[in-house]
Parts: sequence; C-alpha cells; structure tokens
Amino acid sequence: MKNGPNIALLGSLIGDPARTNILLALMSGKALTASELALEAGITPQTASTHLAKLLDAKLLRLHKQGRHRYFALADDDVGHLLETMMGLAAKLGHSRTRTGPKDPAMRKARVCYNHLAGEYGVHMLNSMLAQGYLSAAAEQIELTAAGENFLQRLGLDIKALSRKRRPVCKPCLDWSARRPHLAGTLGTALLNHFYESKWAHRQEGTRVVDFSPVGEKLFFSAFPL
Amino acid sequence: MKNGPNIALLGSLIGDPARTNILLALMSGKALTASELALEAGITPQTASTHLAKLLDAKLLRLHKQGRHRYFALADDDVGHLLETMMGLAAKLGHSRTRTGPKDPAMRKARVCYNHLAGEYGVHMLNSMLAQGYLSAAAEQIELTAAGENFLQRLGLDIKALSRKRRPVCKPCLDWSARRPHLAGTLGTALLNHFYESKWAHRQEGTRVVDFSPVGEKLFFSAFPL
DNA sequence: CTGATGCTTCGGTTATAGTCGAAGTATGAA
DNA sequence: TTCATACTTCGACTATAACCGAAGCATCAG
Repeated sequence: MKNGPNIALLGSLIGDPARTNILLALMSGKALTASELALEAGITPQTASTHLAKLLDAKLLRLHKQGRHRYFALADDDVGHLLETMMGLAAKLGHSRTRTGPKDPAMRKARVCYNHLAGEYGVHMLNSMLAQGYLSAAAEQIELTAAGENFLQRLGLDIKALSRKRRPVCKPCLDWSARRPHLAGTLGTALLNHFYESKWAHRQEGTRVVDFSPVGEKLFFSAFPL
Repeated sequence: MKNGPNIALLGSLIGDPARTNILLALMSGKALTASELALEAGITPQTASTHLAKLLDAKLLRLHKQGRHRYFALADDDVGHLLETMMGLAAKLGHSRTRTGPKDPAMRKARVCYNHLAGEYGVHMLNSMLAQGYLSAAAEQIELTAAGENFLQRLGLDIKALSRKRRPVCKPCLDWSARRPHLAGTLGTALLNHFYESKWAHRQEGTRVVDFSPVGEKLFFSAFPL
C-alpha cells in the first residue's frame, strides 16, 4: 500500500534499548570490539552478537576485522547525524532517562559527535569561523574561503588531503544540547583531531566528553574569537 | 548507566509498521481522524486507538477534539523533520518497501513535507529565492531580506502575521529525494498555502503529492526563476 | 600440538507488545 | 428517548524477538 523508504525498520533497530546503548557508545567515534559493546550495553556477548549482526545487515554499522577482534563503528556521518537529531527531539519532548549522571554539564560544554566537536564549544567554533570569514554559508552549504584555507595552513592542517575524500568538507550538524549548528564533515573531523594532537584537549575515557586543558582552552578561544 | 535523552523510546514508537503508516499519513500536514488513520494503516479502530494514545503520550502527536471526532496531527515541525531525515537515511541505505506505487515520480517532483513544499519544486523555490536575494543564508539560519519582504507583498502575503508566531519564519529542511534543502518554517507554510489559494496547485487526494496545473507551473517558474 | 581468547550459532525460555472481538462511553441526530 | 456514529477500554490470543547457556569456529600464543 505504501511506497518510499522503510522507516519502520530503522526505527525498530534504534528502538531496542540494548542497540541504542551500542549506537550511543559508538557516537564517541571510536571503533569498539563486540565484547566492549556488550559490556557497554549490559548484555552478554551472545546477545550483542545478534544485535550487531542486525545493525550490520541494515548498514548502520561498518565492520573492520583485525585478527580475532571485530571492530564496529557507525557506518557513516549520516547515521551519527540521525542519532543526534533524535536526541534533540527526545530532549525537547522531555523523554529523558531517569539515571542522569554527573557528566551532563561537561557533555553540554564539549563532547564528541561521532567524529567532530559538538556542544557549546563546537557551536562557538563554527560561529567564530563564520565571523572571521573563514567559512561562507549559503542555505545548508558551507564552504571554505581563501582566508579559511590560509587559517588552516597556519594551524598546520593539510587542506588538500581533506578535499580529496568523497565526504563533504564542511557540513552543519544540529546540536541537541545547544540546538544550534556545529561543524561536521572532514574539516570538522580534522579540527578535532588537531585539538587532540596539539594537546589542547583529550577525550575522557569511556565517555563522549572532551576535556580541554586550561592552556588548550586559552589557545582555542584565541584561535576562534568572536 | 546512561544519561541524556531517551532515544530508544522514540525509535520504538516509530519502529512499529502500523505507527509508521500513521505518522507518514500525517506527513501530508492534514489533521486526520482516528478512523481515517486506522484505515490508512490497515488496522482496526481499536488497535489504532492504542497506537494513537501512545504517540500522544509521547507528545509526537497533537490532538484537536471536535464533536465526536478526534483530529490528530504531528505535534511539531521537528517531528516531521525527523521523519524526513529517517526517510533520507533509509533511502540511502537501500531500505525500501517492496510495494512501490506509481506515485513515486510525482512524489519526487513535488510533495508536501508536513506543511510546506518539498521535492524538486521545493528545492528549486529555495534556490531561486536565495539567488534573487529574497533570502540570505548564514550557517543554518536563513533570513528574509528587504527585497524578500517586497516580493512577498507583491504576491499578496501578510508578512507581519508570519513573524508574530513563535515558530521560526525560515528554516531549511533536508529533502530525502533531492538530498538538498528546501524551505520550511512559517514562510514555507504560507507559500504552500498561497499556491493552493491561487490555484497554482492542489493536493492529490489522500496522498502527499502536490499537482501543479500547466498554468500554475508557468506562474511558479516565472515567480521563482533561476 | 594445546590452551586461551574473541566471537558466533543453536536451542529453548520468557516477556512483551501488537492484534482483534466484545463491551463500554460520549457525542450527535431524529 | 432511541438509534447511530466515533472512539476507547477490557480481555484474551499470538507472534515476535530479546535473552542466555552451551556448544562451535576461528585466531593467536606458547
């Protein structure tokens, strides 16, 4: 009777709590093994295995075999984007899990959204780059300007390597806590990696929180003024 | 163990085929009665009633009582937006329903996305308005320019009435068929209504397809050149 | 080779949620 | 009041799928 894409399958896949935990754990951007994900989701490895098979079959996850380990990751930026969108709506509607941890404020401040920076810091960075004329925006298309290329070069990023890939260089991604866009795409990924490598920030183990050091914070805000 | 918004609930709500049918039917933007939705989803009124209660409880739907009828509609633009996002991903991943109807090409051309114009025509309209300088875009913020206000006045739209509401006037919405943004927000809604009122187009009964008349098509493209 | 680890497949149990028939409530029409 | 329509609630059935114990592969270390 109905035509078009099959939403129900997607919904039911995300709808199971165990699978939700798996997907949310992978929002950290790291590839995790089957046993790690089982632990994360609070289920036995057997059960996790069946869940992972389903997610893989639906192409929501990507698999990387390495010896006897099997590393799982989100298949795509779009999957991460969908998860953030759902979190945004769920938050707005007041569907929150009762068990709220102390990590919450830190998550709002700066966190990883699959593979790029989100939270207040992520929003700030995009705003700054637009204000400085490093990026130009039309509709949902964000583009890197000449001034922006210059800026990235000064930071020590290889811009040519970015544009070589098939993924879009710049892409806005709506933030579920700040409800404003932050920067995704290969550039978003590269910048986050740069923060790690320059020791401005590091990822809090086992969470999606990004911890900026006092020095890193200063450098971040001087690199991205408003 | 986990904190933050409850995605699993959202997913499981959308994950049931019957509820998916209901939600998709409401993407037409019309408010429908419980029995109409039961028919649409291919279930008995009793079953539909329980589904509708759940969707209502989760605040995904809005209810309007009128006599012995109960009209249901999507609670919010954001809900419609989530559904389109999911359709986009599902389409990309190749999760399509097997039963594909003949409506498909028409749907790609012009359809209703909750309450505004989507499909190729919707994308064209946004592009044109940007090119004409009627709208200006920065990040995901689209704004109406002075030239745009002028243009709308010529069309016979009451701009002041639009900005009075709490909803954003302009908002981009990503298209699942064209994979490019089209115009949502109160302005998107007002423009679609204008097309109906001016008889440029009418909605195909019982579907989301928007049919442009030959004359309406000409007027549409002369109003929105590229 | 043997033993250990990481993960999957199989089998059987259990729980949940979707489903509808039947009965109940509310609104409206005659 | 009486009947019809629109919808909900109740109760019972059924199918699905999540779950884990046990066993089975595959990889690696020694």
